[in-house]
Amino acid sequence: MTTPPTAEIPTQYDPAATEREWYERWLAADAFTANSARSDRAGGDRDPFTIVMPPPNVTAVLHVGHGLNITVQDVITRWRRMRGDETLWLPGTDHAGIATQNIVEKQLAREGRTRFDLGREAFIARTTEFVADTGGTILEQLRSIGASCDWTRTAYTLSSELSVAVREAFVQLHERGLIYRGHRVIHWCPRCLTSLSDEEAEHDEEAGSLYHIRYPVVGEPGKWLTVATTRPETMLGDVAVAVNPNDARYKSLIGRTVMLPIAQIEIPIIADDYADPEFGTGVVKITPAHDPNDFEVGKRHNLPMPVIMTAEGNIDNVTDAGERVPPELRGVDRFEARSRIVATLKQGGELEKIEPHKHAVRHCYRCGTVVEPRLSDQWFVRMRELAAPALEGVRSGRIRILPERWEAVYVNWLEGIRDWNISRQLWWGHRIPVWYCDKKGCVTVSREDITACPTCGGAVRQDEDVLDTWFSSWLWPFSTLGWPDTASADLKAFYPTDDLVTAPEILFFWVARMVMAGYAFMGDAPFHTIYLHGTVRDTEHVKMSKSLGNGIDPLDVVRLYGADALRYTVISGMGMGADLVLDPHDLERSFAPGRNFATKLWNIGRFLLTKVGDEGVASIDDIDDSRLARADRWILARLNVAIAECNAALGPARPESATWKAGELRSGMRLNEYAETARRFVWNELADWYLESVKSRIASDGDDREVARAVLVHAFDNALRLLHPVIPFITEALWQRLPERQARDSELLCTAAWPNGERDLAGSDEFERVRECVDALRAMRAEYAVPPGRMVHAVLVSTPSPELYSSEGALIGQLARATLTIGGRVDGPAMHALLPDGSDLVLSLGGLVDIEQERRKLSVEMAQLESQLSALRGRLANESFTSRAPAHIVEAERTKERDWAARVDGLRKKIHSLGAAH
RNA sequence: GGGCGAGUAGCUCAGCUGGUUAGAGCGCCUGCCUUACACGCAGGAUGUCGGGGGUUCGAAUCCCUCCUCGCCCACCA
Repeated sequence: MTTPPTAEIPTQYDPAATEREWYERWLAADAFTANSARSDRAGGDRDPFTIVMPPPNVTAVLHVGHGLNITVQDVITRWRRMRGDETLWLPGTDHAGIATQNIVEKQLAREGRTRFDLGREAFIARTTEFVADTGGTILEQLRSIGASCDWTRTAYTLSSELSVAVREAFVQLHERGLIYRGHRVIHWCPRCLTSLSDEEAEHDEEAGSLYHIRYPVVGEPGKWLTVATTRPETMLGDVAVAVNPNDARYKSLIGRTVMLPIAQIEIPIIADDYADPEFGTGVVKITPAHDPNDFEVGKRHNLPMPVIMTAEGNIDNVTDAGERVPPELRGVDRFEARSRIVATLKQGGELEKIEPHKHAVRHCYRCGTVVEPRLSDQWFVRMRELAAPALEGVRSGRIRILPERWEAVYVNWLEGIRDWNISRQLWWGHRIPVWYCDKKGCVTVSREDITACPTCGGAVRQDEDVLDTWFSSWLWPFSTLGWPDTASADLKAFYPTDDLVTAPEILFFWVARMVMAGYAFMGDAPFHTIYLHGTVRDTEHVKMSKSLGNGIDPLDVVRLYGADALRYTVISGMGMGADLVLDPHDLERSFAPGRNFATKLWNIGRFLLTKVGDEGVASIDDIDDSRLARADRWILARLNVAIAECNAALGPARPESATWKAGELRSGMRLNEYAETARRFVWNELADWYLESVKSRIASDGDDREVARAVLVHAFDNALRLLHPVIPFITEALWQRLPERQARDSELLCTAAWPNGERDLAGSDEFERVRECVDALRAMRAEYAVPPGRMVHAVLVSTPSPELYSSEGALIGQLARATLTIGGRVDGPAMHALLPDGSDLVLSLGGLVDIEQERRKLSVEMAQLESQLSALRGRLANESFTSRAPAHIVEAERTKERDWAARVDGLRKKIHSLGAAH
């Protein structure tokens, strides 16, 4: 690769062209492709570093939430790659069973058809085609924000490879007795026509009603039991009413019967602890097929379980219901049925009252429909045994969760874990590998498809259902690496992976289950850091989403300001675990931090490269300390500080030993601090001070110019390395233009080495004197509104370091537009400033100074300082402070006292001299 | 009902285990098109760190309490 002449650096940074060019060159160089042979777990000499990407839904299009998630992963990945790890960031997509099926069903609906019109095979073919056409666009989009994924390993949860893994997992769990067929009440979505897991049925607080309904006691005219229910439409499925056995009000009625209104069926009054005397009337109707609690009661009491609602949510006599549902209600939608039943009861005088009642109603997480508890047969995974090692993994520090507070949530969920319903009545997904033989009712669980019953040879049919999407994604950290082939090179080289970066919303759906699967199938945790980042919200703090129309399209941001601007903005704006607030109506303002910095960086590079020129540059190591200017020592020292702070903010990437120890458990992953540190170094130190101070040296001829060039290039080279993980494109483009030098260790910045600290340099803080002096002069100029073009004259009346100021006088003068004289005195109106090192700076201002104003100002300053000083002295006089506070704190306070006292003294003298001059 | 988090400058937030005079970005004010950058430069203003109490030599930071938001979990019909 050649270094283009610096003369060609465009004045305006063109993100589109630059980003396209460099992304392609990275790909061409295979910079993102991991090599399993180089992992030290596979005999290589590099630490492996692995992140598996949370697979976006295959039908998804990029939104700003992905932008955040992907950028975080990319920053870490690029950082580790530069650190020299064998780095694998594995991308992929999720087939997203319900979500994808819903989309295709909607397409069909527009054509006036349903999936049943097509039939299973044709529907799957159509969905496969749809996914092949439009699916995976999101992965393309990720490239435009710079994602450095290993695209050669792109995975898909419904690929043939992962299908093998899914079947293996199912069969293994079945063999271990952890998968079973259960007959019970589960969550059912009447719109998606499938069962859901507990996690997929989300609670939502709603203002509902509590209906008090009278059930007449049989044989006791005029006597009734009042039942309180929120769901009167299910009453046609009632098989009993229950009272608490200790409830004195109803004790005598236990064993009697009541007449179920509308259905006109006699049902028993039973005693069960489930009935809470405190709630409602203390009488609860028992509807075993339509409520999980009632189901348990029904089992305990051997009650019938009539199903009175269809899959679609219409009231009807479905199973064992006889004629319970009267003709006029058959086929009526459940909510319509509710109002009709309530009306009928009202008419019949059986409705005692309706109370407002706030309660949590479960909704389908995919379509929002109110979920219906429904009795059915489903496959379940027994979770308790799987949860134990996952709990231990976090408790022992094998896995850490950041931010820490989520650990309690994780632990709480696993401790109370319930069995996982994994069967879905869908067509899009991994079909359950279970075959039934009609002849003898044999059930066969098999890794291979079978055509005849292995037990009796009879004809078999496969279970109609598919597996929960999450049943394939919980295997993701190892299924993507070749499992169940335990000899797979990738599996050996890269498992366990390192970081899992995602949003807290899927902690239970996915993260905790991956941990369980990791232990269950691989015998080890799948990663050792779980990093849960915040959510992107609008200015009203509403989560951004396409459906709400408050989203930001990351590609718009990329088009407008470039990927680097997008990346820097989201990283710098996001504290650990904190939400990111952006204004979808003001992209200009929202992304100003990134855009401004990107432009600034480009301009720094443009200026620096133009001034430095194309000739080769000496290595900093070849320059003797004695040749370095104060500014050189300072910027090199600041670079050291920046490197150290970036390292502290980012790392450590992995625990020192097998588990995280107390000291390292919560360190690192503070990406915003990393970004801010790097920015501060580049903008506020390198550009604002070093670049300004080096201008004259670089314009000169001779030896010092070479020193300045070497330091400049070295500092900027390292700055670009520090910034590359968050701003990959601009840094790469500029780095490629740096002049030839020894330190160029790689063809590409993205694979170049992360900076190391520098040698320690003596006197690196002397340049601070220069900065303080310049600051003081600038402040005085501004205060007296000295026109920018006008030179001023300043005198250092007294200073402890005359050599320093005399050798840096020209530089100070240049930066502050002043001529500086060391020693001597100023006659006439003047302004004083006391520098932190005790130097007394006097600015001669001719007629510009208002003596009275100056004296007032100094007096106020002195009064403030004196009151602070007296407070400080009070503290120092306090024996509890001097004896209890740590020695270094006390010492610091003493130094401060001396310092302030001297300043007060200096101010007093100045005020006095002003008076004298007057 | 249980648990968790947040409340710091006009806005969005940093502030790690208590220790100089509480910070950044954006916005605002003043002055500058100083030949890298007006997406910039120089200077500046703005905070009883949600209220109250406590511990401490010292609290934005630890404890208690109250107020206001937000999130998660939950089989009281």
